[in-house]
Amino acid sequence: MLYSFGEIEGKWQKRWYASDLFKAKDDTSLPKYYPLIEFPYPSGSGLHVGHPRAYIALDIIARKRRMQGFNVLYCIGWDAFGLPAENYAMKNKVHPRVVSQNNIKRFKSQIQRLGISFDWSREINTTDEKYYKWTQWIFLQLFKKGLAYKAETIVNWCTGCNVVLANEEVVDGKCERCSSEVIKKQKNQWILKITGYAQRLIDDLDEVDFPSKVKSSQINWIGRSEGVNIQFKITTGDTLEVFTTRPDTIYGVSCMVISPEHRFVSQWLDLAANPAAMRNYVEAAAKKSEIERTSLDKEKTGVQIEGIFAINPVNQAQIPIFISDYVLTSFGTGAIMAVPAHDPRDSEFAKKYSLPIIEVIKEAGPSSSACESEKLINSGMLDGLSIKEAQKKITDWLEETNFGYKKVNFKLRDWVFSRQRYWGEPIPIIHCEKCGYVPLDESELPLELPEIESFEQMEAGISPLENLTDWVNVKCPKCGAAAKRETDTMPQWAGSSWYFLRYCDPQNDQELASQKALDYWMPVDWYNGGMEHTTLHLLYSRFWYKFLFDIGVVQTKEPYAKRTSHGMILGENNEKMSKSRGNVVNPDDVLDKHGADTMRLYEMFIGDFESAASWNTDSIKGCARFLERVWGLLKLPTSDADDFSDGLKLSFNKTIKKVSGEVEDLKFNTAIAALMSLLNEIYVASKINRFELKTFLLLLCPFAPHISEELWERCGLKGLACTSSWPEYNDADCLDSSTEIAIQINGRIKARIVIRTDEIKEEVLKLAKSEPSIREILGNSKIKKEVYVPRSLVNFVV
RNA sequence: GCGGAUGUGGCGGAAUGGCAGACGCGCCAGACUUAGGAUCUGGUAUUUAACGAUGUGGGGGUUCAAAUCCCUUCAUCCGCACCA
Repeated sequence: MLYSFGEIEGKWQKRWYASDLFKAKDDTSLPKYYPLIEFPYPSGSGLHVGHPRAYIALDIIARKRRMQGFNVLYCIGWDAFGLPAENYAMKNKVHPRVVSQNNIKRFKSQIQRLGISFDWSREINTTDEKYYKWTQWIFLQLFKKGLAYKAETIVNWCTGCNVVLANEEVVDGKCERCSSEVIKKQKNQWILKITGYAQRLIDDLDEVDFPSKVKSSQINWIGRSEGVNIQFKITTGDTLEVFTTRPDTIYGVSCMVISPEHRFVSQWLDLAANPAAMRNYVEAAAKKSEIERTSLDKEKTGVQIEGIFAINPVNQAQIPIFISDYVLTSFGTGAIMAVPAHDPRDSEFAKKYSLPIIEVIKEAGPSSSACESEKLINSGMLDGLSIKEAQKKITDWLEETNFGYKKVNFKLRDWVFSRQRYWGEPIPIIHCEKCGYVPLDESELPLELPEIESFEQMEAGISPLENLTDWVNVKCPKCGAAAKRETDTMPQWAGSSWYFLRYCDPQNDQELASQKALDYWMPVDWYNGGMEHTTLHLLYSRFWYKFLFDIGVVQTKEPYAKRTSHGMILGENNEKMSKSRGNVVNPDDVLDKHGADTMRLYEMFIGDFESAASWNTDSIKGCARFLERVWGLLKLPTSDADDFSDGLKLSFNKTIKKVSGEVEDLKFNTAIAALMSLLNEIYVASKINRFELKTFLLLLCPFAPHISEELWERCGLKGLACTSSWPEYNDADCLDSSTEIAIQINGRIKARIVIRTDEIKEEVLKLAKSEPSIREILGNSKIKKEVYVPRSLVNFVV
């Protein structure tokens, strides 16, 4: 008897989605649980077998929580703005809305075939104006608080997408999405002041349960460094400020280096002896790409600003000044004091330009361990001090003499937020010559994305919206004069920065969600998503959430109490699945051939949830066979009972305990293994009572809900499996009355005996010694030590 | 360079100081079969005729006891990277 999964799965899915079974209730008196998966971008290629890994995992949690009596909010939506749909639209002359609607339809049917228990009544879509009304509203609040500003800065420019990119979107000097080369460009852009939250984004990580890798990546990305800003007087009368974490090395300074974009470069052109050389160098640096400029193996280049010098405040030494692109404009003050003796980069530079190398720290001998033994030398007032002491003394001195002050710097840059594209949320700002940037009145939200003929940029880097003169030309809301709308749109990360708040109250047209709903549901209890979002979506959404906390919209500091990450599913050849590699597995094929329950089990059984795993078509069979054998339970002789039989009581208790615990630790693979073992034992017993059958189906239900529900019904059990209570176990019943232990001599196993589980130590040792083979080996050698690990082993040391 | 991992049978992987290889795939043998890419039963780390010995990347250490803890080394992967 083969079970026909096709019919069964279709039948239950229809019933589930037609009912309120998985709908979250607005009853705030119930204990709540909010699991969250990253909502997908509905791409044209349909669902990938990687998507369901996360959906199934949290579906298991969601289903188990419902069985445990929680009010569960488990939702999905569509992150549907973005470039792929727009590019497809340009090529095929279809509106991106139509493109993404079709993709969503396909994604939805594929996901529903998996029997995931999403609350579809709360489905959201970032491109829906009722949704992006609130994305725009949040932007306006940021603007009003001065956290959204427009500024002419040097930005990352993707030469492929013709669009600016946030720092987080540049990977190895290339565009995160299309891998085209990224260059630096001076541009006027909307920017969000995420740097204002840098310290809190680090500090509040202490409050959340995230993988240490995620925490350290974010901390590393934010890149806090503590140091001192030091002011050097310049022979021109200017003051050059540098940032350093090593003020103690100030006597070792042999030159100053400023970045090619430093404001003093142009200021000093007329004063320097070599303006032509300076100009050449700066122009050459500007032409370099991001990769060229940051490449580490490249030789350092630079040019001296002749005739202008800096004065070292501690010893009045006259120091030459250089321009070099190894100094970054965007970090610190864009200028450094170079200490070649104690910084490898400065050392490389000094060697090339034959600058003095002044050692100011006596290197510790090879025998001494820490820098504790290192002492300052050649350093005037700092001589003989340790590095720590010297840092304190020089910092105090600099502050007293007004030559410097303590400073904390971050690597994190502000978030460049505008994109020169059509398919995104319009930025609700009007530019008036007289009044500057004027926000749209909130009553006019949503500012709808207008219909448009062509999605092509008329000119590289200019939004297609620029062509819609009727839409662009408006009256200034403040003074009534002629003004223009902002034509750039928001980046894809905007809509995804707050979507989990909307699930709490998705139909609300008065607020982004009601206070009551937010207070009840937030924070998200368990958020699972990809590592690739660690310094993008995960960081951005924490920033927005903190801002919403500050303006009183939400009541907790952090949006996600717990974060986990699933590993990627690779192709059979161990490589990332991609069309070009020809190793893509289509979930539809798997579903057609094996059904949803088998696919669900297989994706959870494939290996450690947090590690990458390669797809293996042969291994799916194991899960399919398991379900066939589950189906075969119908054939076993069944007796009425309201408790476990003596023969299976132990196994059932142990399995309930194991499955209950392991699911919480993301150990789905071993939880399923435990269910397989239990089934094997049931077959060895070759009978099952109704209570056992019921318990087995309840344990299986979150993993393979369709077959569990079908068998539940066929066995005449009451109600539905998925609305019944999660089974309980008794700790005392997880121990057998007798157990086999190993007997070791000097750590090597020599025999095994069966003892009563509650046997006292002395008796066990006596039994072990009297075991014939042990008695023989021991002979009359003297036992030095006897170790007994309860219910496990005995070790005699002779 | 900095940070984070990982390394166990033919394969995916179990075991967080206490009997290495659970569970599954594959493979081998048998049963049932006209048939088997179905199902069932048994077996399956290496070495040895056997008793036994060896075995968790390599080396060292702690311990009665180490895949697990410490030191060292090699290899692979991931993130960040001229951040002063």
